[in-house]
Amino acid sequence: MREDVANPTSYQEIVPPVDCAACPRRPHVMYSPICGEAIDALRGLRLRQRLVPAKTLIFREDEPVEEFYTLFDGWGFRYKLLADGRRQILSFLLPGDPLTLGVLTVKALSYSVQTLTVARLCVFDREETAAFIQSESELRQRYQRLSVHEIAGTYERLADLGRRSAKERMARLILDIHARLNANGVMQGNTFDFPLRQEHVADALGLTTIHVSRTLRALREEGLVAYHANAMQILDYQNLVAISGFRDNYLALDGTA
Amino acid sequence: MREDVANPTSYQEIVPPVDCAACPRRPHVMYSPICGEAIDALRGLRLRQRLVPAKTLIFREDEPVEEFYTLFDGWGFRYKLLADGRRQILSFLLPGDPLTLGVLTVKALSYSVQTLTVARLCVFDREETAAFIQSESELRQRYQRLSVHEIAGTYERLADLGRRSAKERMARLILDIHARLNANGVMQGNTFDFPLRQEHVADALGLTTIHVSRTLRALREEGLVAYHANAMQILDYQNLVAISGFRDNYLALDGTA
DNA sequence: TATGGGTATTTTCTAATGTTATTGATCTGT
DNA sequence: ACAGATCAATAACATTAGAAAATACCCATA
Repeated sequence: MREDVANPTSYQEIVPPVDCAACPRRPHVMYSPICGEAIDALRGLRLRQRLVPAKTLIFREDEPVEEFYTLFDGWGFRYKLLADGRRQILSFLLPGDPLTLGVLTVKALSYSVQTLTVARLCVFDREETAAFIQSESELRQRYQRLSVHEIAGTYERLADLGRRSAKERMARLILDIHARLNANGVMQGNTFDFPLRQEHVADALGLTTIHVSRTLRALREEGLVAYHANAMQILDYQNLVAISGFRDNYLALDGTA
Repeated sequence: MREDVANPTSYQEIVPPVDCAACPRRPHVMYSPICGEAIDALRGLRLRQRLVPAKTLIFREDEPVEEFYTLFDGWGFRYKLLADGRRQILSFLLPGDPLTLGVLTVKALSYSVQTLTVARLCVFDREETAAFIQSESELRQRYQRLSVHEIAGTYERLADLGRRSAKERMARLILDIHARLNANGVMQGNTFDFPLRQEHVADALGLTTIHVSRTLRALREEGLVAYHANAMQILDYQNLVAISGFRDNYLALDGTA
């Protein structure tokens, strides 16, 4: 039986918080529906920032949340626990991602979120933010697009788990994170920070840690990737894409979905 | 390599369409965000109804759709095809379900939809409907709730594929459909119409038809369900729930999500 | 009632993935 | 530098699920 989390919720307020007007995440499409536009109006919202340790529960499935979060810095993940402790990781959260979109519409979510690394969160009052977003058609549009985007990404993952081999899944996860880090402007080159333990990869891809180990070794032996000390390197991008059928169109926020 | 669909898109206009004010789906939560409220304003929208044969493609992944559909009657499903023909069914669509929520925000969706049985669709103009929904805060709220609901259901499915056994998945699919038919008011008793071929079940649960057959036999031999001539019967609800860990809370549209 | 197409079932065999256990490497804090 | 913890790699074995092929079963329709 798995422990739910290593650390209880705990954090430290960052004073003063980064000013949204100067926010380095602003230019990137994936960032919160708020922080991108209407910066002046945004000042009216009570923004805070928190420094949260690694492996910390941010909120638990079905528990009402009174705050809306975006991830300023660090990694996290969404997950569900089954009654007997099995865990399914639903998505990994990267710098710039909104953690809790749904909370702008309903009070509690169907999943839990915890940090993977030390993280800085932007924290907004839930009701206030929801009202603010509803008040402007452009922000609403943005919010709704992000929801559609979340659905599209989840469907992609569903096809992974249902119909793709362990090797395909593994390759696609690496390419997905690579592409998202690029999109969020947190990366350069083909080597990037990869703080996931094999247990996280396993719980995200529907495999066991042992099989993740085997699969990763296969990718390494074929010269597709290298991995050492939390650093993932894509050695042969072309072939990695070829064996996994990866396409990054589902990552685009505009157009198709 | 799988054929994309058996039948090309084809349909027959239903004249006159059922009047929304008298719509038997109206009382049920899952029905379209439109048809439940503001019936008078709704009259302004160009509603049509179509009779569509079984196994017919309604629209294809990434293709712009100019209409918004709800399923008045019959069954359908959302799916994705991989490059080599593997198919992942994302969800089954039951009477009362909106087929294409996302289309109210973006022009094309990341999945295809086809009918499973003969079906009657309610058809609305996409732009007109989107504008109508944006125009009233209550309808917007409803639309956003339905999006959150779709996400929650998909996450549930993700946990199924990633972390539950074939038997659990099978049992949960049966219970899920049972519960949704109940919620949509299309059912009575513990026997219900089940028009899925084993191939559909396999493509939804991430299994092969052979394994679906084996799994279903196991459920039958344990006296949990009976299945004959497209009719599924739940014989031992308690135990079916027990072995599958099914909870129907994710189906509620209000509260938690 | 006979026929044919689409489904479902069964069997046998094989490949993919899970389980258990052990070892070695790496990291962390003192 | 050491102790304890976490993590990764590997091996041997068990189980689950996929593949292929043959047969049986339906059901619709002529």
